[in-house]
Amino acid sequence: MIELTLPDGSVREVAPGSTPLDVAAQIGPRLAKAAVGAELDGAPVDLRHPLDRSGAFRLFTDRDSEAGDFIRHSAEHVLADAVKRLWPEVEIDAGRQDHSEKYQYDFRFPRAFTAEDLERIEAKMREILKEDSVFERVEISRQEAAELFASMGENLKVERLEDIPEGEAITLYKHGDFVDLCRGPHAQRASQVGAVKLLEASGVYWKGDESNEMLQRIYGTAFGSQKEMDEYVERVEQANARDHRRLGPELDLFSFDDTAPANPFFHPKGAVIYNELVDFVREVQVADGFDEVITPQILDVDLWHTSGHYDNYRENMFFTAADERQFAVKPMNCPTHCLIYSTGLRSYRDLPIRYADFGRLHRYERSGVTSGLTRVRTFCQDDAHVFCTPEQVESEVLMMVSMIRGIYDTFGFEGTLIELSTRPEKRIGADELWDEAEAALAAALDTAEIEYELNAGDGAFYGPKIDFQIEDAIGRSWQLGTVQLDYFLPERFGLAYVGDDGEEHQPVMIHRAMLGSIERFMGILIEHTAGAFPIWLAPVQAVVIPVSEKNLDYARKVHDEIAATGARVKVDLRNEKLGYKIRDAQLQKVPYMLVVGAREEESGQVALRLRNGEDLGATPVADVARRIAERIAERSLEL
RNA sequence: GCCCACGUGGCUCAGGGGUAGAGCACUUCCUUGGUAAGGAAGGGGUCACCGGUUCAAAUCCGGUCGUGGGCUCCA
Repeated sequence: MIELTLPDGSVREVAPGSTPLDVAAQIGPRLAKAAVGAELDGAPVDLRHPLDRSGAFRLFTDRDSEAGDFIRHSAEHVLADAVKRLWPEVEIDAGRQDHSEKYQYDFRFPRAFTAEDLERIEAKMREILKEDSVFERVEISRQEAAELFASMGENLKVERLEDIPEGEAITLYKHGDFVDLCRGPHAQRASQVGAVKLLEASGVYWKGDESNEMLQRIYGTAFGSQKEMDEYVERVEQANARDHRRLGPELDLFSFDDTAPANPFFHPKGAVIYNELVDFVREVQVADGFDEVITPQILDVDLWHTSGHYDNYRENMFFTAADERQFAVKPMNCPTHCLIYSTGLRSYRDLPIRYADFGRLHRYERSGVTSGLTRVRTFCQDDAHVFCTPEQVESEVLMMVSMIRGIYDTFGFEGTLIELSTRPEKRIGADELWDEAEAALAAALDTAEIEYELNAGDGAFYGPKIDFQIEDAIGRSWQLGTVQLDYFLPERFGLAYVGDDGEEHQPVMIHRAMLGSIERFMGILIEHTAGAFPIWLAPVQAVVIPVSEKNLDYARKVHDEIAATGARVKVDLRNEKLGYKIRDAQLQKVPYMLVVGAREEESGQVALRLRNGEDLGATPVADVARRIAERIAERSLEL
């Protein structure tokens, strides 16, 4: 017998080979009917998958959000079924759902799917759901599967089958007449897919390889109920309302022009934020012993041969020529920092040397991949390179990790995920060096008792790295900072220091970025805050709003008093009513609104209204000035 | 770069072979108003660009550029 521990702690014994559906039926017929899926020790299990071991067991019904993955996986098959019914000659490739409330399915189809096609397919899917077929699980031999799909003319499936490692069980899932090669898990019945919606279609490369033929992919989403679908639509709309590409121009932060694709123009207000971010990073890293350097933009191509960028990164670089010399616009700062390092004889006593650089970088990005501020062709990294001895790596890394976490805290990002990426297959350098480097990074994290996930094989070709991911206000994660060990560039540039033994040694280089790029970070921050920046970043921190023209002089006086603290304050002198100006300030997300009318003028006060709608009433001007100055100085998230 | 869609005044968008429309924004005037849009008048667009079809193109066709959603890649 195998023992299943249910969520309430009770243990249920069942015969090996029983399915979750059997277990549900044992508990009760209603549960058996409502069950959508199950999990064993946290791993999803199909209701019709025979159980072969004991463990923590849980059944999901349509009330559990975990049922969504089962439902979407089944919707994916229904999508493929619908397409096959409409176009029997189409070949199906495979579907996938990525736990993001979306699923997809790829087809070998002679043309692109149109919006009308999607409507037809969606309607057909609804018909299929009404048939309420069960999702049947069938184990089959590799040979039988190959023959089956070959006989059906599903050539892509036959190829997919060949990719499944020997020894792995081959399973099919059937509903009605539709059969697919699939490892599951699925919902119990079609009717459990309560709501489906197709989102978009696009061409994709077969198996993701650009040299392969292009297939047609359809994306959709599905939920157990229409209510969940409505909530999903609502969530998408809210996310769109935060889109920095919409908010940026609305708040007059930045724009783009066709003459410089993917190169942002920062308007005065955007430049304020940009510079505040740079100043913040500068302040933090100066305190930790980083020295800022300023290095050239355009350097001889020879340099990029030395660094290896010409061979490994040329596709992403801009080139130019002058005086019959070939130059490249820098895509990274590291080579210039190596050049500065090599201008003098370094002693172990000089190390670590920490160069920080806010230099402008240019990278050629293929036209289809750029996007708003998050993927641009010119940007500024909050970049730094540390040159140190191997013994110093751990403490340097530790310091960087702590700096980076402190910085994210300031913005109120929660759920920072740290990943340690280790040696990739394609790499340079001796394995002993990798052992040492990976151990140093892991040791640093362990010493500080920092939790991290291991991302084996995902390191840079020159060294392992620690990546930082944050989660924004609506749950999306973004990769920001990175700490990378590099034994490669020091060698290429012949960098050395004189050790205490009088011999020359090679320093280790550590690449570091905290915000990542200022541009991308600003984009993320706009979406995280929906444009309502913390006061220290707000382009206009306070606006003085006179009730009528009679109060203009007093408004100017208030302005001057607040401005004397260094705060960015404006007066709204326009010939409009109070409500109009309040609304305008709200839409511009100005943190503080200082309303001045006859009453305030008499008492030397302002009526203080906050961006969050809070009305703090009449307050002495000096108090307001002090409050604003304090919040700014603290980089407070509070208004 | 590849697949698809889109590109009309500063913004959001309507229109669609016969000589450009709305709302918001902007300007001026009236109004001096107490916490999310007071009123009136006015200015503003060679409909992304280039070429083709046509008596006639913003509208149809082709190309280019740009943007968006995917693929691939990535800070």
